[in-house]
Amino acid sequence: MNQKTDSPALRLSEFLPYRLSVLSNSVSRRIAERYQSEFGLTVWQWRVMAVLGETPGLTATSICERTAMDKVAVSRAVAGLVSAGMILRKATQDDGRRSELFLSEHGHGVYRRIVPLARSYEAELTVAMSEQDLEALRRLLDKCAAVVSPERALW
Amino acid sequence: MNQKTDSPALRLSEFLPYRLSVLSNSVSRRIAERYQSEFGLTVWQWRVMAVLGETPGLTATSICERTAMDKVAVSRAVAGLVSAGMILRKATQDDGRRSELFLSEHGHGVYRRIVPLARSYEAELTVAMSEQDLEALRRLLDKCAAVVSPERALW
DNA sequence: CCTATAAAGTTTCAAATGTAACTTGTTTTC
DNA sequence: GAAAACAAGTTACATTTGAAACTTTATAGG
Repeated sequence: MNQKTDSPALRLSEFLPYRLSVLSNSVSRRIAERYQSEFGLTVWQWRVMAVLGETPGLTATSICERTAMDKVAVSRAVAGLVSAGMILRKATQDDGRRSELFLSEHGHGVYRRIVPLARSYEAELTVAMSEQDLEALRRLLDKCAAVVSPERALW
Repeated sequence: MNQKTDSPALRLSEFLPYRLSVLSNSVSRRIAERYQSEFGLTVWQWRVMAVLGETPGLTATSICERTAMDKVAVSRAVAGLVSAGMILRKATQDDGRRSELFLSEHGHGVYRRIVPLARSYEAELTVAMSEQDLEALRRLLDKCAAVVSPERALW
């Protein structure tokens, strides 16, 4: 009873966490190179700009929540963007610790140039998929995400 | 003609590369903690062990190819595993630069304990999916991977 | 053969990242 | 209405990572 029989060897190349990691890293690296060379932005800086483009006036903390970045990463990205003149800080009325963040004129211009680039990269990535496939992929990733970070289930 | 009309704001939370990155990072982090605390292994060390469990006798370079790790990362992981007594180097006959790598007795014991853990983690991650869903997810990830790293298309 | 070139693997050094501690300001509680 | 606890954001430090240089061995060209 209860004799240990070896499980068959694990096929790493079939293992989902491994596949996700390899794919995500290649994708991120490619995008990072592009943003860096064309706009001088890191991926984290771009994420901050992306959420500010969607929702102007967020504070650093709300950027953390929206982007799944930690507060140190946000702080650094924001500092870089401010000194590059891409975003502006506006002290909040009621709370001296926070400030609301906005894309500057220049930042907004860059944002408008990146958005189509990002979309076209996504399109390229999914070029072999039908519209249904893409929907299915989003749904399946959601299911995984719900397990790993249930607090973000609202997405 | 050719008037620039702004594209609608990008919804970061729908953007595939972003979703992949966030998901993959949470998954990797969770797994890393587990491997570290229970076995004292980094994710890269585990990857090396995983491929050696599948295919004993690989050289460092062939491990690079199989795991999508770069040679510095492999070198470091192997060094750590050797000094932890998990793997053994065996100089090749014909080429003094390479050595063939094998799980040691001890390493193999650890491997046998990790494999079921890894499988159960994958099962947990996909708990909300049917068998068809899981197949579909693998297929869709393959399609993305084919764009990003066509050289691995054989997977 | 002997030189030039290339490949396997390691080491070194700079940059990126994460953790913890810190600073400043706000809320709570007694 | 002070003291304690807490929250926002930054700084400092240790660790991780990646790129390039290096060492050793093998192969190719003449």
